[in-house]
Amino acid sequence: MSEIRVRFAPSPTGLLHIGGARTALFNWLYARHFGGKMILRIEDTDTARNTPEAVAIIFKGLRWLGLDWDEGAREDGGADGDRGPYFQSQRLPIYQRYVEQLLAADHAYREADGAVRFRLPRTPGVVKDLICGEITFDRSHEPDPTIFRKDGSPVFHFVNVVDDLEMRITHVIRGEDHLSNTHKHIAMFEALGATPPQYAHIPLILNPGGSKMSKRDEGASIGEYMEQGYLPAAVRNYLCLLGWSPKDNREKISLSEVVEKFDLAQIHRGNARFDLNKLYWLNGEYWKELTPSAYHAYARDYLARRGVNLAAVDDRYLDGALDIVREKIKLGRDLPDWLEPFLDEEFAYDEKSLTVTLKEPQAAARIEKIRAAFGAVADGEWTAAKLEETLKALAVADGVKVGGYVHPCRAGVAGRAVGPSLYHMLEVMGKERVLARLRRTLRKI
RNA sequence: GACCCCAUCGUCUAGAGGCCUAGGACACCACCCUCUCAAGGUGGACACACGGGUUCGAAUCCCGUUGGGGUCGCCA
Repeated sequence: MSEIRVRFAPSPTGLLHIGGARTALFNWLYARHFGGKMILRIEDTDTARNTPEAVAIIFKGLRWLGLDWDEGAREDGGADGDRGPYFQSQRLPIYQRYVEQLLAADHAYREADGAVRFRLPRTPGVVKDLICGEITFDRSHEPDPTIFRKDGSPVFHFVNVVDDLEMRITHVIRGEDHLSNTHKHIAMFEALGATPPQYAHIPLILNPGGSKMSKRDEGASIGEYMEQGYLPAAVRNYLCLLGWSPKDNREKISLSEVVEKFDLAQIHRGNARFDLNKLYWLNGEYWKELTPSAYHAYARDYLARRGVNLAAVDDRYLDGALDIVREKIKLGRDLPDWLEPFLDEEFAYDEKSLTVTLKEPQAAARIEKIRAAFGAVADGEWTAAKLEETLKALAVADGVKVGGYVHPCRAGVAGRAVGPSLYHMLEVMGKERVLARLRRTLRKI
């Protein structure tokens, strides 16, 4: 058997659609599993919405997901491989050559206005699909598809076939929305005297409402996940689970393992509905597993992208803050808010601190005691354990639960009712900063 | 409307005739842990769309109904 060649052929629409991303992923997995070639072709024939920015978004999304390709379009507009060009906008002469071939063989005919139609055979159209099985279409009443418009531009169905033929694609793995048209594609291959590729139609990703995901739907764009601070490994893992399963009750599975186990035969037949909850959870699983240095690097990069100025922040202080905040959140999106109390000495007080905790009659007295007790802690002993001991001793002396001291302390030092472990937060902030903040709060009350 | 595909908990799925009084995960609920919020732990509720067959036996096979999705463009 000859080499397996699969392709991902997106059109630049301004976003990398989640369904497209999964199609890319499944093609990639198939190629990697069988040692075949992955080809990227940009279907940029719709000049209206085809812009350099829109093309760049596709490259960016694929790179982010870690999907590489062996042949095809390059970011710089060039190409790797010798079956190009890989941008359809550069292939018009090829399409013209092929349409002439069809015309000459009477497999196509020209309308009065100049448009060209493919003469669809009236015999039953048989599609042998690797996922859906053998399907027969009755096309005795199907209209002949237009393959060239009257303005001289070629139509999708035709260019798709010509490109797959020219690029020697052996397996076409695409969304099920193309299934009903596949018999036409096969007929075109045959009219061109070529053997059609093997087709595999994967189920669609539906929005939570149950219809085809559109670009308007929340979560439809890979770009959203980048912005929200999802981890590419988690998104990739989630996408694998939509329509495919390792069959052993595991949810978290490494890419290399998926490559090893992947096959088209086990792809689920029904459409999958998109569920953000599971992705969110999965992201948390990957979030926990980041190595400290990978996490620090990721967080810095994310914060920078979100416009958080870290220039004045001490590196070790930031790392410490990042470390204790990490276990509280699941993705980058929550980083700026959780970090804010660490970074801003002029931090604001939240609703609960303002109206409840700091309003309680004993608040000032307790914070004063905390300040005094903390002030007495030796610099070398400023650890979470020591601070916990100190605060608890205060509570015991007062005959109150430790919460009676924890809450005002948290409000006094961070202005928030909710935050990371108080003792660890105090340790990271350091004695000097904590005392200064407590003094500031005292002045506020 | 015609044609095509699909049908297991709310969601993603395991299940290829007996192992299923249907398993896992997310979400949900309760309890535990606890300085808040999470995380974690324990437990719980929740599904084979319906009707006919076939078979000793059906979630699994067949037919029908219903439901959902897709395609029928000189969009891609």
